[in-house]
Amino acid sequence: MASSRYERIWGVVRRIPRGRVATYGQVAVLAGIPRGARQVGYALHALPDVTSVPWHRVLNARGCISVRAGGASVTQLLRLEREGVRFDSGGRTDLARFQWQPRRRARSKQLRR
DNA sequence: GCGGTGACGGTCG
DNA sequence: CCGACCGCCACCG
Repeated sequence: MASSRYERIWGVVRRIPRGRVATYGQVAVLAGIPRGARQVGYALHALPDVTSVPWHRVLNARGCISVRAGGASVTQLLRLEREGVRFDSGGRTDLARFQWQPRRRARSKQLRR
């Protein structure tokens, strides 16, 4: 019970830098759960209202906000725009430009790349 | 323990 | 480019 999937997922989301976004699938892979995009959505849904996890930086593979609950999506959009992430008229963002590209985890004392 | 469900994703028409 | 379908996998009743 060291760390549930939720803990790992939240841990990954917490690493997303300000002004950048990540996709559900990307977060899933980084959390060690390939094909677990849906579970990422579940994990974020389970977050409390007040949290230090920047859940708003997670978008779907198309680069748009996929939230069903009306209100929350607006909050997410506002927060991202405030961080400098721009959306087009279709509510999509340019992933090539804003997607977070994490560096491979350095294995302490081992050169990365 | 089973079946339905869903902040998703890739494929097909 | 867009909508429909199916596949995945953990949570909930």
